[in-house]
Amino acid sequence: MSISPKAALLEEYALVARALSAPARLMLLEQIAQGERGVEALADKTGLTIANASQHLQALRRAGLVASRRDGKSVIYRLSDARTLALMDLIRVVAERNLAQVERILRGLSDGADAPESVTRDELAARLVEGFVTIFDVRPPDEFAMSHIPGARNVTLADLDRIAPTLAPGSEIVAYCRGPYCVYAYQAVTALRKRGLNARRLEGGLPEWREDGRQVTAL
Amino acid sequence: MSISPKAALLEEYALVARALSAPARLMLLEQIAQGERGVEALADKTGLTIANASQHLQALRRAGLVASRRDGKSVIYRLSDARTLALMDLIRVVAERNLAQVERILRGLSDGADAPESVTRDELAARLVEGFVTIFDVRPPDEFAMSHIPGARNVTLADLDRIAPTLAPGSEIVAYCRGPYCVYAYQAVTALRKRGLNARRLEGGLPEWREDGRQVTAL
DNA sequence: CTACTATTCAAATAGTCACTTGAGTGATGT
DNA sequence: ACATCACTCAAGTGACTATTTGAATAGTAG
Repeated sequence: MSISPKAALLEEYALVARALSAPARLMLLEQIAQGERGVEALADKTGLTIANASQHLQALRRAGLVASRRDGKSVIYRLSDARTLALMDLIRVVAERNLAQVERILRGLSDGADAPESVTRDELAARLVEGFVTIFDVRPPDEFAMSHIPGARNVTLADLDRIAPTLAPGSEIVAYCRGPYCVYAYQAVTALRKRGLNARRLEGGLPEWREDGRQVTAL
Repeated sequence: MSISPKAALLEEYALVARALSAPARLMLLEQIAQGERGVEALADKTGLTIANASQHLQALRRAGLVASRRDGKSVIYRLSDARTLALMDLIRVVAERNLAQVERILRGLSDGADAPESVTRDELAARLVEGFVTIFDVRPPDEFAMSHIPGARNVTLADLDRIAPTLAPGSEIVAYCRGPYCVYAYQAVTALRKRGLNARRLEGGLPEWREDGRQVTAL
């Protein structure tokens, strides 16, 4: 080893951080966090070409953030462990805390209105037992089909206009989506609250819920 | 805003990760974690030129990982909050868990021998009260002078040969250094154990100890 | 005001990264 | 064996990053 162990270690740590330093790879991670998937599906979901997605996925694998296995013709990628999710989330927290730009974007998602506190997963689980809560899964139907919180109703943003009038005015609604970098749930909550409904966001998304060891259902 | 809020958010998160994606910046962060410092001191400690260090520091500030204030002629940088430290540490954990190369380097630091479990900060605090433990601060004297664990003795790696024979064979020694990316403490522990002494590493380093709200002393 | 110090900025360099294109590889079905 | 599918590799382009150099700026001391 020609360089010092210290420098070699820092190089490795930097490799992990570098893997997280491109939006394309963050999108891929968000998708993989929904559940393991092949390259083509991930490329579709993220809008990347297949070759490009493949190369990003290999970068993530080199950094130890995802793992892959071959299944017939396909190569299936998954998060290597829950720490990857924790790392994605901590980056989000640091960015939200320290970057004015992030706050501006989040405020924009809430249309200037103050977003209500989000609902913790513990709180939602308790409400679920009581039965006094409506859960909206704001992800695309195919992701909902793969796995969702039991009892959740799949409602995309486009559906909201149609569905909002059918909801009892006082009823409590909790919306969730993909996880660390979820944006849909903000928008859904904003739209629902504009109509006077009592809607809040779930803290985290499906991957975090599952990671807590809570139940999920497939269609 | 011409791009979607989602893309804008991911761009910001990627900015945070990118700030951590260069070894030079990780070194700077490690130094800043010891305590706030000016540009020249940080450049000295990391071996960077002043202009280069200044630019890296600005990248860290743009990412919200450090903050700065002017003090007379100097600009003093500090970690913006404890989450920065948590983020550095989580990256280390992920790398240690998932990258074979990191394990190889750490094994090399222990000279092939299995490193003993590290001592938690709680455990060390308890031992300190009992008084049955010798603490070695393995950092350079100037960093020791700025701040250290009360009762610790400043022993650099070069001092070990001289000091080891003066230690009672059964006595328990705990070594610590800079923090998330500490390497000295591994080397010190290895050297001491080769001489049959009962040495272990402290989990984390001085910044983590201080962050726990425990006492530190200056010279 | 002038000299001096600590830091930042600007411009130029070499190096690395992201994305595309087209060819190559491994597994499956005929 | 052959074709096909899902993915990976290799090479090329344009954009960004790290580092150095020298000039510019903010604050202090005389």
